[in-house]
Amino acid sequence: MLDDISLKILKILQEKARIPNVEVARQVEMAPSAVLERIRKLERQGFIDGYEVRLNPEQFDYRQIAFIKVQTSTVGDSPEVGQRLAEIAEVQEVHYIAGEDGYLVKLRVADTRELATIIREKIAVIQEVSATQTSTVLQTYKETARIPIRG
Amino acid sequence: MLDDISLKILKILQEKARIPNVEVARQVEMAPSAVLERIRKLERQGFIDGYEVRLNPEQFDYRQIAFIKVQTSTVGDSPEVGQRLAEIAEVQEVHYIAGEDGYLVKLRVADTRELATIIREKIAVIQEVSATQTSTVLQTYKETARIPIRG
DNA sequence: GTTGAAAATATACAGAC
DNA sequence: GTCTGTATATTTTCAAC
Repeated sequence: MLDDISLKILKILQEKARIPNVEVARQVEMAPSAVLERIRKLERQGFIDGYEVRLNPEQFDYRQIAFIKVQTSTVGDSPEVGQRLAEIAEVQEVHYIAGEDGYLVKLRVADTRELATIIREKIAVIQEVSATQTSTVLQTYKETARIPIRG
Repeated sequence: MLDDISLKILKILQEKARIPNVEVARQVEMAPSAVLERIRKLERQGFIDGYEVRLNPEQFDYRQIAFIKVQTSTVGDSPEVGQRLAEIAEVQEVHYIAGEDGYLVKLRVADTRELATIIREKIAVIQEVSATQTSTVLQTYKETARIPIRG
């Protein structure tokens, strides 16, 4: 699928996304233009989805992570509920979970007070939502979107 | 804390992290050198944690997300368990959850077969782990590390 | 894939506010 | 301390091979 050079390029970019293209080229010992072409191709082919700046949540007054299990009265996965949950700005993740007729929602807030407000005003108001169960995070040991590149 | 210009710069970078500095400068109508200085300062002050490339998990044969509740026999949060869970390559998140004497682990795997292997060979083998409860994801509606910038 | 030159961008610095 | 403007260095782009 991907050859060793492309895999190496991706590993380098996963270490440090803002590294200049010429530096990547040095590390894989190829001409910068060839490396650039490979990266563009990886973007076109959908191996690379994009580039993100990672802000420090605590600096922006998001000190609390919470996971909320959202139960619905309807059986199965009705797209509307997932989408409505996804629209909430503070929500970072929405997953529909097997065997529980419900969604798992991850969100960030300043504190439990703001958490309560969001549950009350943005989640509980969704028609199909029948119950929520909130777990607050006391400590985070790892939080990354990185995946191990096979090969 | 941060003035409107820095907030605007951060919003621009959150939209598109790989945008050239001169383009950011155009959008905020300032000299590139001033914008660069602000970004460097935001990095130094820890508002910006770093830059990441976002790979498409499915393209790398990670088609299954799972959340695993990991219960421990010891009461409270013993740093060793959290760290050992964090060391597992496929694990993207490890949180210690209030009121459950356990961790919530998010990971990505190819399929349920690989999931079973990791639980058996990498999670269950940790001494303090007394039980695990796995939820598999059927559909994901949102998955981002973005935070709403206040102000 | 490479090279090489032109264009664009990033960086460093001086001076104004 | 932060901005602008300029110079200098580096990188990106692109044509030719």
